[in-house]
Amino acid sequence: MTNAEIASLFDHVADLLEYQGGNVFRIRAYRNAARLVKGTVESLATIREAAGRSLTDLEGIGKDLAIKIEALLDGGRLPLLEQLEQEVPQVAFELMRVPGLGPKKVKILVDSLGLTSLDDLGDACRAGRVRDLKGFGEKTEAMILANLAFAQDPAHSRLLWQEADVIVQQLLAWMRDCPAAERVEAAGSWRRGRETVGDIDILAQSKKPNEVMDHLLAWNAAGETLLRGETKTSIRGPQQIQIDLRVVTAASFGAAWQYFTGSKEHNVRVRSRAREQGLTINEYGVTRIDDQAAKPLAGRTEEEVYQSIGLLWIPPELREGRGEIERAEAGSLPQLVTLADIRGDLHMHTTATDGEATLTEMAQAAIERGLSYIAITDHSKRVTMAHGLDEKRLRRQWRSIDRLNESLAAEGKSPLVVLKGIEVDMLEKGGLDLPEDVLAEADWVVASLHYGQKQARDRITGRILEAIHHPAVSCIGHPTGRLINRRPAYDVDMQQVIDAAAATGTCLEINANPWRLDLDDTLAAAARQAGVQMVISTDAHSTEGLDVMRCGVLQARRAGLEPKDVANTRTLASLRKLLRKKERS
DNA sequence: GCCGTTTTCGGCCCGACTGTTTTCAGTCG
Repeated sequence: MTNAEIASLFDHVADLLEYQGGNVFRIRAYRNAARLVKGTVESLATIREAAGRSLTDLEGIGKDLAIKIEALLDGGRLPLLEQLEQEVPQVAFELMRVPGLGPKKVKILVDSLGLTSLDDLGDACRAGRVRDLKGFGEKTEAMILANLAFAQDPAHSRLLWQEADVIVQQLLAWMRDCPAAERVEAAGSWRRGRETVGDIDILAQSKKPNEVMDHLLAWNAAGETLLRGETKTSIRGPQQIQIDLRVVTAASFGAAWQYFTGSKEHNVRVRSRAREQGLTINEYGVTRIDDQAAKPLAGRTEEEVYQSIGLLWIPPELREGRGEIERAEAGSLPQLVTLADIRGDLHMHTTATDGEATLTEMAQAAIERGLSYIAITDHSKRVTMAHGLDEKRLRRQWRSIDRLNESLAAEGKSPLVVLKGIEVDMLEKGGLDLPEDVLAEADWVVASLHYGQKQARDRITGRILEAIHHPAVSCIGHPTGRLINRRPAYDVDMQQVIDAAAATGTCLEINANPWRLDLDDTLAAAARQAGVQMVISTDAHSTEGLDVMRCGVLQARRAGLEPKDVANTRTLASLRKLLRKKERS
């Protein structure tokens, strides 16, 4: 049983316990364990069997959960889960997807009305049978009816970070125009750079909260108002995404930004730590537990808030409750890679295969973006849909690149060098799509897997390992193949891939395409730990495609990567040195 | 269910908003 499967079972246990109104801390323990296990690349079976190690070494796994994990690894069964599934009807989970309905209300609905589907719930509301239940009323009944359609519409899944970013930028521009707003910033998962964003959180500093909240309602993209209070307003925005606005004063801005940025798990840990030190933190500031009437000790800036509990300021991308607090305490937070550190882009396509721009246009676009080098990596012939390159066409493209480099150098004004590359396919039956002597002539070879994605774990893993050991392969492209919200990863043993990449000096890609972001943050963090050099690449199919580099950088930052972990922060000379080392290995 | 440089028992982050309530529970983030 894989880590992902175990995590999913623990999450399900938490769901079921939640419905039953179980102990909230027990539920949290299962959720924590699920998160932890999902974020662990090394398989739990390996950890369990390794000499001198134990599952309880993992923070959040105690004696009881260790025993449950062992039972799952041995027999694949979890008696607690089977028992809970007997006790909780399936419909309860559908009902809990309705905004405003939590476990308590759902339990009352199911127990007293005998519902079996979301449609049943709609019927009951329309028949006026819901308003008389204890704790319900006419307004709740109307709310359920209004939200029912929302729960049944699959269209509002989380937006990709880049889609959300478009909305965030428009919203910030609008809100910053409000005369009553002294400062406006975005928070939440957008600020943490998550792959997907479920709602947009905006924080404003003002002495006139009502004027700021009215300004939000006047936005031309504002939809329905979901909630309106003294300091907080929620609306629906473009694409049905929920937008939460909170207004605070300057004295609280840092504390509120910290709180509103999350993650929830990070905040729980920050506030627990404060409590151990006799302090309490809320969105208004830091106060002593024994004297909460006194003026807050901190709150104007985030730095102040972290400092008040003995921590360095933590970059938002790291605020996921994955050890960042311990690192902030020890002063060992990474100096995260930034977009400005990136010198080159080593994966892109042209009109020779499925790109929209020519070689020259891509080079020009790279110059405009301040890059020092790029690699042209069109598809190889196996990718027939993209009219992939055979040996002859590839060599012809390389001659064009030679001429382009000559003219770029002759112009004298551009520091850009174009590398002769290829994205060569790892064939279904093993081996690469071009002969070794051709690949040996390339400056940069990305090996990618596009076909046979459904193959068994050992075959896929074997194909990738073979490519990693090939002397000409510089980098593995989009190593897991997942597409966010669309397609799962191949079944591949990533620990083996990472170990082999580290041993051979082969790079692993963080593909910056917003649908891919592959490696993801946990895999990239594991690769970093193993000493693998990563490459952040756009996989651009157009000139504008080069601009997704920032998405890849965000993912790298979430993984805790520093410039030294990312090969394309190097100068070209240094990158070439790295490649020669691989060939010798 | 986890955890411990005050603790092996008794804690476990904290507050806004809403609706159904005469003082608070549920939901959400």
